[in-house]
Amino acid sequence: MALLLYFMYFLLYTMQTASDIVIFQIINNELCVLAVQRATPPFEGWRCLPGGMIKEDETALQAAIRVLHKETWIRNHYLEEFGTFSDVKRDPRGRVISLAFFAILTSGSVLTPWVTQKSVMFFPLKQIPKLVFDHHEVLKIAYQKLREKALNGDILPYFLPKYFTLWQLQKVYELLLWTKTDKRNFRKEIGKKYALKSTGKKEFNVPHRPAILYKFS
Amino acid sequence: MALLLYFMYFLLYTMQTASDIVIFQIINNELCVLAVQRATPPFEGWRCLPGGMIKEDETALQAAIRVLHKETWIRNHYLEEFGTFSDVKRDPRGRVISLAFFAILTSGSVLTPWVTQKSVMFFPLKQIPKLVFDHHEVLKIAYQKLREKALNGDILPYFLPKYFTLWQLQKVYELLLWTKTDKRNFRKEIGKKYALKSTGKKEFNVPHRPAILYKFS
DNA sequence: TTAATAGTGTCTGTTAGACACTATTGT
DNA sequence: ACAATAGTGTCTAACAGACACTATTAA
Repeated sequence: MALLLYFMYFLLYTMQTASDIVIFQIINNELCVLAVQRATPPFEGWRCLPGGMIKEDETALQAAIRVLHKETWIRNHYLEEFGTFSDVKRDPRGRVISLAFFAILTSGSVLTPWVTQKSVMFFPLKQIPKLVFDHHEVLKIAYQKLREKALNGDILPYFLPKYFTLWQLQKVYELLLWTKTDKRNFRKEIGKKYALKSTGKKEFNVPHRPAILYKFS
Repeated sequence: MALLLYFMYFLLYTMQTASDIVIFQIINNELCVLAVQRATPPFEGWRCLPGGMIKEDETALQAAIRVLHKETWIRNHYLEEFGTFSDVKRDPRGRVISLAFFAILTSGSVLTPWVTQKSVMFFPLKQIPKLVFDHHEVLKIAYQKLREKALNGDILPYFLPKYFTLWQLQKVYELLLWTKTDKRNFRKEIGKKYALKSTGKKEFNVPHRPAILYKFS
């Protein structure tokens, strides 16, 4: 009996660690975030960020990759850990510490059929529904980190397809940082920070002078 | 019996989460790190960074504060999380994910009597003994973060007592970044970044013109 | 008075940021 | 030709970084 109680104690109080992911994508010139609808208790039917418990045989990063792949079918995203959340009461099931990642999807990525269905959907950052657990806090900090990274210019190309114009790159920068930038100055700056390679190719089917396509190396 | 096995399974495979701390202090103009000697298996007798499992009722930060206080008797250090370590085999006891913090101690802090004894000792960064687990990796990344922070100037005053001279501050900067800096330029820079307040007081018992003592606000 | 370190200003080359016109394509 | 966007250089004000002398204290 004592053993059973001890077992129950372990069952109830086992500490678990989860990877949660804030998945960003620019859709229709708006920064969006993926939120899923919970299918099981607790908070059944409510929305939260995608995530999952870390398994015995995987690192936090591997768990994040697994969750990301499950929700989107895409591999090889930009994926980076940005913080941990360890409040004692953040999960009603018991003690769950969360390692939080943010991911960036290329605009126009072809995703699983169930993304854009109600249960797995991108929401513009300004129209996020109520999220359960402490996921509003997680999202807030993810967004801060994203903007910091965008300032350096580090992550901009990850929002864009393999070939992109400098103008597209600038628009991503402006969207993330809520700012307007001079075209010539922007190009001087990124010329220092990146090794962008001109592919020689051009846009086509545009009703104006086509821009040169660049790629990131 | 099946229950017992299941219990054993839980015991063996329970995932635990620990807070490990890299405690920096400048001693005799050298950047030093605290390493403790393990008193229990595994790796009994070997050295590692101080750390401890996170308890049911505390956050990662609270666990870090607890460990830090246990080792040094000091509270209210600078303490910041800088990364997580989740390799599957990083701890032979089982699955332990570690949340890593770095702490900064004021030069000349009065510490527990057992610091400087063999079992709990500061080591110059260049003369660290072999550390078990993956603690060399943890230390390496902590040091990188420390240097990043020092570049901004954010953390310099935490290495110094409450009242300090600008020259001391500069020496901390140079020590952390392996660099020599012009005195006048350094003072111009920190004048922008910090609100340092002159206390009006001066050094005493120095065989030269005494410097003004500043404090950090 | 000497030894030792504190404290302070200027000059220059580089950089960030404002700013406007010509080039190339589709229709 | 016209509509629409691509692409490109200069000027200026601010800043970072090199540099050397006078001031103040203890002995």
